[in-house]
Amino acid sequence: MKLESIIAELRKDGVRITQMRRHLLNLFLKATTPLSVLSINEILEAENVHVNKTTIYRELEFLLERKLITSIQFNEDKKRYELIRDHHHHLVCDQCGNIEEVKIKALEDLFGEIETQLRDLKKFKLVNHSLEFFGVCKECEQPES
Amino acid sequence: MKLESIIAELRKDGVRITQMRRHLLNLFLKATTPLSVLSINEILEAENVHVNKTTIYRELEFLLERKLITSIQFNEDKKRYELIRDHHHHLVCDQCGNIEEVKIKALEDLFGEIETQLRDLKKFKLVNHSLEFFGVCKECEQPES
DNA sequence: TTATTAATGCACGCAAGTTGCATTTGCAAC
DNA sequence: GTTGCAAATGCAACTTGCGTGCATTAATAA
Repeated sequence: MKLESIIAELRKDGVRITQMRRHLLNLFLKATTPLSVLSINEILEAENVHVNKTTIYRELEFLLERKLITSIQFNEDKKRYELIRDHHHHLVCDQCGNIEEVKIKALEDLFGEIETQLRDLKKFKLVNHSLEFFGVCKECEQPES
Repeated sequence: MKLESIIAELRKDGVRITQMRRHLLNLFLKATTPLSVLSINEILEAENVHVNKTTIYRELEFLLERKLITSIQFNEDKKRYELIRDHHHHLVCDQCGNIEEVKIKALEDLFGEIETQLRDLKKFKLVNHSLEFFGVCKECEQPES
Protein backbone atom coordinates (compact mmCIF):
# COMPACT_ATOMS: atom_id res chain seq x y z
CA MET A 1 0.00 0.00 0.00
CA LYS A 2 1.54 3.25 -1.13
CA LEU A 3 0.87 6.81 -0.04
CA GLU A 4 -0.08 8.07 -3.47
CA SER A 5 -2.58 5.29 -4.11
CA ILE A 6 -4.32 6.00 -0.80
CA ILE A 7 -4.39 9.69 -1.63
CA ALA A 8 -5.76 9.02 -5.09
CA GLU A 9 -8.53 6.95 -3.56
CA LEU A 10 -9.40 9.74 -1.13
CA ARG A 11 -9.40 12.37 -3.87
CA LYS A 12 -11.77 10.23 -5.88
CA ASP A 13 -14.24 10.53 -3.01
CA GLY A 14 -13.85 14.30 -2.90
CA VAL A 15 -11.69 14.30 0.20
CA ARG A 16 -9.30 17.22 0.57
CA ILE A 17 -5.65 16.30 0.83
CA THR A 18 -4.31 18.68 3.43
CA GLN A 19 -0.70 18.84 4.53
CA MET A 20 -1.60 17.22 7.84
CA ARG A 21 -3.48 14.37 6.21
CA ARG A 22 -0.49 13.68 4.02
CA HIS A 23 1.89 13.88 6.98
CA LEU A 24 -0.23 11.54 9.09
CA LEU A 25 -0.69 8.95 6.37
CA ASN A 26 3.01 9.01 5.68
CA LEU A 27 3.74 8.56 9.36
CA PHE A 28 1.42 5.56 9.67
CA LEU A 29 2.93 3.98 6.57
CA LYS A 30 6.39 4.22 8.11
CA ALA A 31 5.34 3.18 11.64
CA THR A 32 6.40 -0.22 12.94
CA THR A 33 4.25 -0.12 16.09
CA PRO A 34 0.80 1.26 16.91
CA LEU A 35 1.01 5.00 17.61
CA SER A 36 -0.56 7.07 20.37
CA VAL A 37 -1.62 10.68 19.88
CA LEU A 38 1.32 11.78 21.98
CA SER A 39 3.82 9.77 19.93
CA ILE A 40 2.33 11.09 16.71
CA ASN A 41 2.80 14.61 17.97
CA GLU A 42 6.36 13.91 19.02
CA ILE A 43 7.31 12.42 15.67
CA LEU A 44 5.81 15.37 13.81
CA GLU A 45 7.51 17.87 16.10
CA ALA A 46 10.82 16.14 15.40
CA GLU A 47 10.14 16.75 11.71
CA ASN A 48 9.40 20.36 12.60
CA VAL A 49 5.73 19.94 11.78
CA HIS A 50 3.52 21.68 14.32
CA VAL A 51 -0.02 20.51 14.81
CA ASN A 52 -2.72 20.94 17.41
CA LYS A 53 -3.79 17.82 19.29
CA THR A 54 -7.41 18.49 18.33
CA THR A 55 -6.44 18.19 14.70
CA ILE A 56 -4.76 14.86 15.36
CA TYR A 57 -7.82 13.52 17.16
CA ARG A 58 -10.09 14.67 14.36
CA GLU A 59 -7.85 13.25 11.68
CA LEU A 60 -7.72 9.90 13.50
CA GLU A 61 -11.50 9.91 13.69
CA PHE A 62 -11.62 10.51 9.95
CA LEU A 63 -9.18 7.69 9.22
CA LEU A 64 -11.13 5.38 11.53
CA GLU A 65 -14.38 6.14 9.69
CA ARG A 66 -12.70 5.46 6.38
CA LYS A 67 -11.41 2.19 7.87
CA LEU A 68 -7.86 3.09 6.96
CA ILE A 69 -6.69 2.68 10.55
CA THR A 70 -7.85 0.79 13.61
CA SER A 71 -7.54 1.58 17.31
CA ILE A 72 -6.09 -0.72 19.94
CA GLN A 73 -5.87 -0.47 23.69
CA PHE A 74 -3.19 -2.28 25.59
CA ASN A 75 -2.81 -1.96 29.36
CA GLU A 76 -2.39 1.78 29.00
CA ASP A 77 -4.42 4.88 29.71
CA LYS A 78 -4.50 5.83 26.05
CA LYS A 79 -5.45 4.41 22.70
CA ARG A 80 -3.06 3.52 19.91
CA TYR A 81 -3.70 3.43 16.20
CA GLU A 82 -2.28 1.54 13.25
CA LEU A 83 -2.96 1.09 9.55
CA ILE A 84 -5.29 -1.72 8.66
CA ARG A 85 -3.21 -4.10 6.59
CA ASP A 86 -3.04 -7.83 7.11
CA HIS A 87 -4.52 -9.31 10.27
CA HIS A 88 -2.08 -9.68 13.13
CA HIS A 89 -1.75 -9.53 16.90
CA HIS A 90 0.79 -8.00 19.25
CA LEU A 91 3.36 -9.15 21.77
CA VAL A 92 3.46 -6.46 24.43
CA CYS A 93 6.30 -6.48 26.94
CA ASP A 94 5.03 -5.68 30.45
CA GLN A 95 8.47 -4.44 31.42
CA CYS A 96 9.79 -2.21 28.63
CA GLY A 97 6.52 -1.62 26.76
CA ASN A 98 7.95 -2.83 23.48
CA ILE A 99 5.36 -3.96 20.95
CA GLU A 100 5.99 -6.58 18.29
CA GLU A 101 3.66 -7.90 15.63
CA VAL A 102 2.87 -11.61 15.34
CA LYS A 103 0.82 -13.65 12.97
CA ILE A 104 -0.46 -16.97 14.21
CA LYS A 105 -1.98 -19.00 11.45
CA ALA A 106 -3.62 -21.60 13.67
CA LEU A 107 -5.61 -18.80 15.29
CA GLU A 108 -6.88 -17.38 12.03
CA ASP A 109 -8.35 -20.73 11.09
CA LEU A 110 -9.94 -21.16 14.49
CA PHE A 111 -11.56 -17.73 14.47
CA GLY A 112 -13.50 -18.77 11.39
CA GLU A 113 -14.97 -21.69 13.30
CA ILE A 114 -15.61 -19.56 16.35
CA GLU A 115 -17.59 -17.09 14.29
CA THR A 116 -19.88 -19.90 13.18
CA GLN A 117 -20.18 -21.28 16.71
CA LEU A 118 -21.08 -17.91 18.18
CA ARG A 119 -23.70 -17.37 15.52
CA ASP A 120 -25.29 -20.79 15.99
CA LEU A 121 -25.00 -21.22 19.74
CA LYS A 122 -25.23 -17.67 21.04
CA LYS A 123 -26.98 -15.90 18.16
CA PHE A 124 -24.10 -13.43 18.33
CA LYS A 125 -23.00 -11.83 15.07
CA LEU A 126 -19.23 -11.55 15.37
CA VAL A 127 -17.81 -8.45 13.71
CA ASN A 128 -14.29 -8.34 15.07
CA HIS A 129 -12.15 -9.33 18.01
CA SER A 130 -9.19 -8.05 19.98
CA LEU A 131 -6.37 -10.35 20.93
CA GLU A 132 -3.11 -9.20 22.41
CA PHE A 133 -0.38 -11.08 24.23
CA PHE A 134 1.36 -9.75 27.33
CA GLY A 135 4.57 -11.00 28.85
CA VAL A 136 8.31 -10.46 28.86
CA CYS A 137 10.21 -9.80 25.65
CA LYS A 138 13.53 -11.27 24.62
CA GLU A 139 15.51 -8.16 25.56
CA CYS A 140 14.06 -7.93 29.06
CA GLU A 141 14.42 -11.65 29.71
CA GLN A 142 18.05 -12.01 28.58
CA PRO A 143 19.68 -8.59 28.58
CA GLU A 144 22.83 -8.18 26.46
CA SER A 145 23.00 -11.80 25.33
CA MET B 1 -15.99 -19.04 45.99
CA LYS B 2 -17.83 -17.62 48.97
CA LEU B 3 -17.54 -14.26 50.65
CA GLU B 4 -16.64 -15.63 54.05
CA SER B 5 -13.85 -17.82 52.74
CA ILE B 6 -12.27 -14.89 50.91
CA ILE B 7 -12.56 -12.79 54.04
CA ALA B 8 -11.05 -15.53 56.18
CA GLU B 9 -8.11 -15.69 53.78
CA LEU B 10 -7.60 -11.95 53.98
CA ARG B 11 -7.82 -11.92 57.77
CA LYS B 12 -5.19 -14.63 57.88
CA ASP B 13 -2.82 -12.22 56.16
CA GLY B 14 -3.63 -9.48 58.62
CA VAL B 15 -5.84 -7.52 56.25
CA ARG B 16 -8.53 -5.39 57.87
CA ILE B 17 -12.07 -6.23 56.84
CA THR B 18 -13.70 -2.86 56.51
CA GLN B 19 -17.35 -2.31 55.63
CA MET B 20 -16.35 -1.11 52.18
CA ARG B 21 -14.14 -4.10 51.51
CA ARG B 22 -17.00 -6.39 52.45
CA HIS B 23 -19.45 -4.43 50.32
CA LEU B 24 -17.16 -4.48 47.30
CA LEU B 25 -16.36 -8.17 47.52
CA ASN B 26 -20.04 -8.93 47.87
CA LEU B 27 -20.80 -6.79 44.85
CA PHE B 28 -18.20 -8.54 42.71
CA LEU B 29 -19.47 -11.94 43.79
CA LYS B 30 -22.97 -11.01 42.66
CA ALA B 31 -21.91 -9.26 39.45
CA THR B 32 -22.65 -10.92 36.12
CA THR B 33 -20.60 -8.50 34.02
CA PRO B 34 -17.32 -6.63 34.52
CA LEU B 35 -17.91 -3.47 36.56
CA SER B 36 -16.61 0.05 36.04
CA VAL B 37 -15.90 2.41 38.92
CA LEU B 38 -19.01 4.37 37.99
CA SER B 39 -21.24 1.32 37.98
CA ILE B 40 -19.81 0.18 41.31
CA ASN B 41 -20.66 3.56 42.78
CA GLU B 42 -24.16 3.46 41.35
CA ILE B 43 -24.88 0.01 42.71
CA LEU B 44 -23.63 1.00 46.15
CA GLU B 45 -25.63 4.24 46.12
CA ALA B 46 -28.74 2.23 45.26
CA GLU B 47 -28.05 0.20 48.40
CA ASN B 48 -27.68 3.48 50.24
CA VAL B 49 -23.97 2.92 50.76
CA HIS B 50 -22.00 6.12 50.22
CA VAL B 51 -18.37 5.92 49.27
CA ASN B 52 -15.77 8.22 47.82
CA LYS B 53 -14.46 7.34 44.36
CA THR B 54 -10.89 7.47 45.69
CA THR B 55 -11.76 4.69 48.09
CA ILE B 56 -13.10 2.60 45.24
CA TYR B 57 -9.96 3.14 43.17
CA ARG B 58 -7.75 2.24 46.11
CA GLU B 59 -9.79 -0.81 46.97
CA LEU B 60 -9.63 -1.97 43.35
CA GLU B 61 -5.87 -1.49 43.43
CA PHE B 62 -5.73 -3.61 46.54
CA LEU B 63 -7.84 -6.37 45.03
CA LEU B 64 -5.73 -6.30 41.87
CA GLU B 65 -2.53 -6.69 43.90
CA ARG B 66 -4.07 -9.61 45.76
CA LYS B 67 -5.03 -11.08 42.36
CA LEU B 68 -8.64 -11.36 43.46
CA ILE B 69 -9.84 -9.30 40.51
CA THR B 70 -8.58 -8.47 37.05
CA SER B 71 -9.07 -5.41 34.86
CA ILE B 72 -10.35 -5.38 31.29
CA GLN B 73 -10.71 -2.65 28.73
CA PHE B 74 -13.24 -2.91 25.94
CA ASN B 75 -13.74 -0.15 23.39
CA GLU B 76 -14.49 2.24 26.20
CA ASP B 77 -12.74 5.13 27.88
CA LYS B 78 -12.69 3.37 31.22
CA LYS B 79 -11.55 0.13 32.75
CA ARG B 80 -13.78 -2.61 34.07
CA TYR B 81 -13.05 -5.16 36.75
CA GLU B 82 -14.20 -8.67 37.55
CA LEU B 83 -13.38 -11.47 39.95
CA ILE B 84 -10.76 -13.91 38.81
CA ARG B 85 -12.56 -17.22 38.57
CA ASP B 86 -12.38 -19.58 35.64
CA HIS B 87 -10.87 -18.36 32.39
CA HIS B 88 -13.35 -16.89 29.96
CA HIS B 89 -13.79 -14.23 27.30
CA HIS B 90 -16.56 -11.74 26.52
CA LEU B 91 -19.08 -11.07 23.80
CA VAL B 92 -19.50 -7.31 23.69
CA CYS B 93 -22.41 -5.84 21.74
CA ASP B 94 -21.31 -2.79 19.78
CA GLN B 95 -24.88 -1.50 19.76
CA CYS B 96 -26.29 -1.90 23.28
CA GLY B 97 -23.04 -2.46 25.15
CA ASN B 98 -24.24 -5.69 26.68
CA ILE B 99 -21.50 -8.03 27.84
CA GLU B 100 -21.82 -11.79 27.98
CA GLU B 101 -19.30 -14.37 29.12
CA VAL B 102 -18.17 -17.19 26.84
CA LYS B 103 -15.88 -20.12 27.28
CA ILE B 104 -14.35 -21.58 24.15
CA LYS B 105 -12.59 -24.79 24.88
CA ALA B 106 -10.79 -25.04 21.55
CA LEU B 107 -9.11 -21.74 22.32
CA GLU B 108 -7.86 -22.81 25.71
CA ASP B 109 -6.07 -25.77 24.18
CA LEU B 110 -4.58 -23.63 21.45
CA PHE B 111 -3.25 -21.02 23.85
CA GLY B 112 -1.12 -23.67 25.48
CA GLU B 113 0.54 -24.39 22.14
CA ILE B 114 0.88 -20.71 21.36
CA GLU B 115 2.70 -20.13 24.61
CA THR B 116 5.28 -22.73 23.59
CA GLN B 117 5.55 -21.32 20.07
CA LEU B 118 6.12 -17.78 21.31
CA ARG B 119 8.77 -18.99 23.71
CA ASP B 120 10.62 -21.02 21.09
CA LEU B 121 10.25 -18.81 18.04
CA LYS B 122 10.13 -15.33 19.52
CA LYS B 123 11.82 -15.83 22.89
CA PHE B 124 8.75 -14.16 24.35
CA LYS B 125 7.62 -15.30 27.78
CA LEU B 126 3.83 -15.22 27.63
CA VAL B 127 2.22 -14.20 30.92
CA ASN B 128 -1.35 -13.51 29.88
CA HIS B 129 -3.50 -12.40 26.99
CA SER B 130 -6.63 -10.41 26.30
CA LEU B 131 -9.26 -11.69 23.94
CA GLU B 132 -12.67 -10.13 23.52
CA PHE B 133 -15.29 -10.48 20.82
CA PHE B 134 -17.23 -7.56 19.39
CA GLY B 135 -20.37 -7.71 17.32
CA VAL B 136 -24.13 -7.61 17.55
CA CYS B 137 -25.98 -9.48 20.28
CA LYS B 138 -29.13 -11.54 19.92
CA GLU B 139 -31.39 -8.79 21.26
CA CYS B 140 -30.07 -6.12 18.92
CA GLU B 141 -30.15 -8.41 15.90
CA GLN B 142 -33.67 -9.76 16.34
CA PRO B 143 -35.59 -7.41 18.63
CA GLU B 144 -38.71 -8.83 20.35
CA SER B 145 -38.50 -12.24 18.69
C1' DT C 1 -10.89 0.61 76.77
C1' DT C 2 -7.13 2.22 74.48
C1' DA C 3 -3.27 2.50 71.06
C1' DT C 4 -1.83 1.73 66.57
C1' DT C 5 -2.06 2.10 61.85
C1' DA C 6 -4.72 0.84 57.86
C1' DA C 7 -8.47 2.77 55.53
C1' DT C 8 -11.17 6.71 54.23
C1' DG C 9 -12.76 11.39 52.67
C1' DC C 10 -11.72 15.64 50.74
C1' DA C 11 -9.58 18.87 47.89
C1' DC C 12 -6.75 19.26 44.33
C1' DG C 13 -4.20 17.87 40.21
C1' DC C 14 -3.13 15.60 35.73
C1' DA C 15 -3.59 13.60 31.20
C1' DA C 16 -6.59 11.84 27.49
C1' DG C 17 -9.98 13.18 24.83
C1' DT C 18 -13.98 16.54 23.26
C1' DT C 19 -16.54 20.84 21.83
C1' DG C 20 -17.77 25.57 20.07
C1' DC C 21 -16.33 28.99 17.38
C1' DA C 22 -13.43 31.97 14.74
C1' DT C 23 -9.83 31.57 11.18
C1' DT C 24 -7.37 29.38 7.48
C1' DT C 25 -6.82 26.51 3.48
C1' DG C 26 -7.75 23.16 -0.37
C1' DC C 27 -9.89 23.03 -4.46
C1' DA C 28 -13.14 23.93 -8.05
C1' DA C 29 -15.37 27.23 -11.04
C1' DC C 30 -14.55 31.10 -13.43
C1' DG D 1 -4.57 33.88 -11.37
C1' DT D 2 -8.77 35.19 -8.68
C1' DT D 3 -12.69 34.16 -6.15
C1' DG D 4 -16.06 31.52 -3.29
C1' DC D 5 -17.19 28.03 -0.31
C1' DA D 6 -16.96 24.13 2.49
C1' DA D 7 -13.67 21.46 4.85
C1' DA D 8 -10.00 21.56 7.89
C1' DT D 9 -7.48 23.79 11.60
C1' DG D 10 -6.19 26.27 15.93
C1' DC D 11 -7.42 27.81 20.26
C1' DA D 12 -9.46 27.96 24.65
C1' DA D 13 -12.22 25.91 27.65
C1' DC D 14 -14.31 21.78 29.20
C1' DT D 15 -15.26 16.75 30.61
C1' DT D 16 -13.87 12.55 32.49
C1' DG D 17 -11.15 8.77 34.33
C1' DC D 18 -7.89 8.32 37.57
C1' DG D 19 -4.15 9.55 41.08
C1' DT D 20 -1.98 12.10 45.30
C1' DG D 21 -1.18 14.49 49.85
C1' DC D 22 -2.88 15.03 54.07
C1' DA D 23 -5.94 15.22 57.91
C1' DT D 24 -9.52 12.26 60.02
C1' DT D 25 -11.84 7.89 61.10
C1' DA D 26 -12.24 3.18 62.21
C1' DA D 27 -10.63 -1.94 62.60
C1' DT D 28 -8.06 -4.77 65.30
C1' DA D 29 -4.80 -6.24 68.94
C1' DA D 30 -3.31 -5.66 73.47
